[in-house]
Amino acid sequence: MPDDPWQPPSILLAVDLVILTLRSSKLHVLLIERGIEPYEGAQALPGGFLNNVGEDILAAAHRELHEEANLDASRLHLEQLGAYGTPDRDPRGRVVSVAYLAIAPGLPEPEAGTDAAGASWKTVEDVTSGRLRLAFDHRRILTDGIERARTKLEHSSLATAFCDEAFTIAELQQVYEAVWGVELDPRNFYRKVQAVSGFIVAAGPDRRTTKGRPARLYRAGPRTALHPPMSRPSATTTSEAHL
Amino acid sequence: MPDDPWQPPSILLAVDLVILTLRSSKLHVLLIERGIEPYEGAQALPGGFLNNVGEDILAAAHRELHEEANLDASRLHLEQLGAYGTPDRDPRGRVVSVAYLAIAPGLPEPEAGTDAAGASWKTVEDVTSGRLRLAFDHRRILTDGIERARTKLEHSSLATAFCDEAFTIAELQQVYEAVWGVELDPRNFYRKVQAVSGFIVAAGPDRRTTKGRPARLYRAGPRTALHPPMSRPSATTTSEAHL
DNA sequence: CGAATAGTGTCTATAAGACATTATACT
DNA sequence: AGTATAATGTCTTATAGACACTATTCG
Repeated sequence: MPDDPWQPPSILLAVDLVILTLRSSKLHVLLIERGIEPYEGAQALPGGFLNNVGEDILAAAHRELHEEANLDASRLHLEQLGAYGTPDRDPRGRVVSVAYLAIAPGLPEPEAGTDAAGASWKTVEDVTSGRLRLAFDHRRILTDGIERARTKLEHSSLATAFCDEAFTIAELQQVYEAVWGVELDPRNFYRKVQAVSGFIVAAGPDRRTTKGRPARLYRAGPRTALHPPMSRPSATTTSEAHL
Repeated sequence: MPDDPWQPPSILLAVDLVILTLRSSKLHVLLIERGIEPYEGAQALPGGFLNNVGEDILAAAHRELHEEANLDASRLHLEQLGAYGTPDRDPRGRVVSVAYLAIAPGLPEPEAGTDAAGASWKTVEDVTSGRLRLAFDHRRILTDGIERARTKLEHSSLATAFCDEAFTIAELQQVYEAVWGVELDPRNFYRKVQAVSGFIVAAGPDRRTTKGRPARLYRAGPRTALHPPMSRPSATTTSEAHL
């Protein structure tokens, strides 16, 4: 622990946010267009420096979430991804950034913040495919955030954070399919979800109108850790060829 | 991202290390006795401030690992746990600490470093039971580290990092039992481990001498992610009573 | 009715856990 | 021999995935 008497040169501390949401069944991330150097004009994750020396990091993340995306804490998941502090990651000097993962249900178009030229939802696929380049090490941070979201979907009730308060099982399935990037069997999914006690609970005798038979509505249940976990098909199911 | 023109007051950056090892089939953590204020005389995780403004965080973790525990990078697992930055966590001022989890095979007694009054292996149980109190928020960091190690044992080949280069299946089982805090059936464990391709590979026709029948020796295989995962018995196996 | 979506049932391969049995060393 | 530990086999139950079927709305 911190014992050395000498004081190191100042290191700047910032937060970066990976804000994921679902729009028309596709996974999107909130990106801002940088209005100032460095990387002016490039796409980047929302974030910023700590307000003052006494501000809590998580509080700063919440503040940025509000400032840059106008999102409140209700019906929202916020979790630390980790610290990113490679010495050369920011040309302005030594900046260590603590990244947070935020999950939200479908949201409207965002408005650009103060020193941002624009703010918009981009499909995650745009970034991972390389069509869209991000400033700093934000591509790496985003990748880590997506991977975290994927594994959390297996072991926690995080998926419900993508949905509105009341949702159908089919909607919940779309969350899993979008984040995992796979197709699931609706019937097995139905069975599986209901087998996990406390994951979802029926929301009154309500139903919803569309084309076919009305679907039952559910809400997020009290359980946050899923037992048994939702198993991800790709490379997570059975053992591989023995070599 | 960092855009604001003003420079915040200096925040100190440190690293803390959760160094876990196995000694006589019990999980131990390396603790130092603090030689200076604050928390003088109390037990704490090893760690320290970054050397200079240009030092990489992971490099600092490696440096501390060498300085405080005389451990090299070979046969060692090092992984970031996260950033701990509550404003009041250090009475000296604003200190943000990036914690790392280090896993090592059985090691001899450590020697005290420069500004430490002592260094020793303590059983994890001593801390979790409350018999031993840690400085700062180190109890929380340790708890997070243990939990991380537990889940990583399920999904990765981390357990082999607790063993020497060559090990028997029984030894590997002891790792799981110690970290998870459960008892496992040797026969089922044997089957399970061998079913995961690439987890362990036979290490020559070697054998080892003790009392009974000699055991085959294995080394860590090329596979780092385990498919299927090693299932943890407690509360992770089957579904629960349906409310 | 027919189309469309929701929900239930059944079968099979595979994995997990309990536990018996055989194998190979030592004294 | 006897003891101790290693390795293998068998059986039962539960879970995962494929897929057929019934149910309920609308036009």
